Amino acid sequence: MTGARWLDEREMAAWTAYLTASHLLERRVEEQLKADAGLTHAQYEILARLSAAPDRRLRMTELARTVVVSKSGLTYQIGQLEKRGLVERATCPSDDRGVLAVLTEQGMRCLERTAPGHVTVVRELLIDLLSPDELEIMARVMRKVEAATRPSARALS
Amino acid sequence: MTGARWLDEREMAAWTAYLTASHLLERRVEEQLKADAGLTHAQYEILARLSAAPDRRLRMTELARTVVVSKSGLTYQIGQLEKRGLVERATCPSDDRGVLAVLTEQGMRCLERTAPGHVTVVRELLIDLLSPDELEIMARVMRKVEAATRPSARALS
DNA sequence: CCGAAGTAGTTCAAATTTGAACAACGACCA
DNA sequence: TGGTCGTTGTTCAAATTTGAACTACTTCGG
Repeated sequence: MTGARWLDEREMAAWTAYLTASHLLERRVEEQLKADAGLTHAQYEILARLSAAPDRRLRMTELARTVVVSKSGLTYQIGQLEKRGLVERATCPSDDRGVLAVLTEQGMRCLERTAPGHVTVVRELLIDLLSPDELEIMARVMRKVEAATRPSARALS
Repeated sequence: MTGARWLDEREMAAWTAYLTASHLLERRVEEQLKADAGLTHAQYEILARLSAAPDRRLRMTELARTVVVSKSGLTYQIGQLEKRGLVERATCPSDDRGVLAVLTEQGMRCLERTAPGHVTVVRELLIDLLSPDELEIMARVMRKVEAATRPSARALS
């Protein structure tokens, strides 16, 4: 247990900067979405992912995986979005256990109305702060993290 | 509202990679801390920040700011840590309104016991994945984000 | 075709998080 | 000194999130 290599100064600084920045960024995005559209960031992400999916629909499990939320968490959020008419549930043709979350027309309009303000914040607080190189490297880094943290990676160590 | 510049392919890829990776990473860290020490990541951060502070104590507001959590959220978590004897509240000598969160000896031991496993995960899932250059650039990027997202930055735009 | 094992989604209780409202105190100016 | 404004921390209700338990369905070997 004591054999863990400690973080040196640069590493510690990078980690704490990451923690602070990611929390602050999440806070701001959440703030903007709630103020402008009454949406949670999670809810916005659900709408956005659905809008990009074929037929604007995805299986619950697949959606939960892409948005990185628990199954029960997604059930709850889809329920909320359904109440507001932004999403519908449909039966899955190929699997009777399955449920498809479908973006409604109203949900699509809500997304189109909300996206510009959201993108503006993401630009101001992240994207536009970075040079092309920095952007590319950050993307590379995050892809590495994703590969290392995906549940499938756990079994392979 | 429609004047928002959209994200191009690289930008969008970077943003989604960031979202996915940060959520997965947070999940894993949370998982490890809960399993090994029964601590939330927020709780661990509180202990860690206190341990690095002079006299192992910080004002509630200051602590909330560094951990990036709401005031009420910190009140709750300090309550939880107090129940477990890891933290104590002390009156602030210079300001009767103030409350000092103080890391106890037991809290310090808990942190020392927990830190190695935590650091190991942070290394495996982030730090050790990066070259020195990548680490430096990520730190720089995150410092930029912090500067842009800190509440004080809002007034200056 | 049958049954075991696995998968999909929901329900449920518990924990956490937040903002608004509030009470107590400090700072500052007339 | 008195009053006003800002700050500090807590309380409270509401919303969200998670894992475990559960039901229903699919898969696959025999």
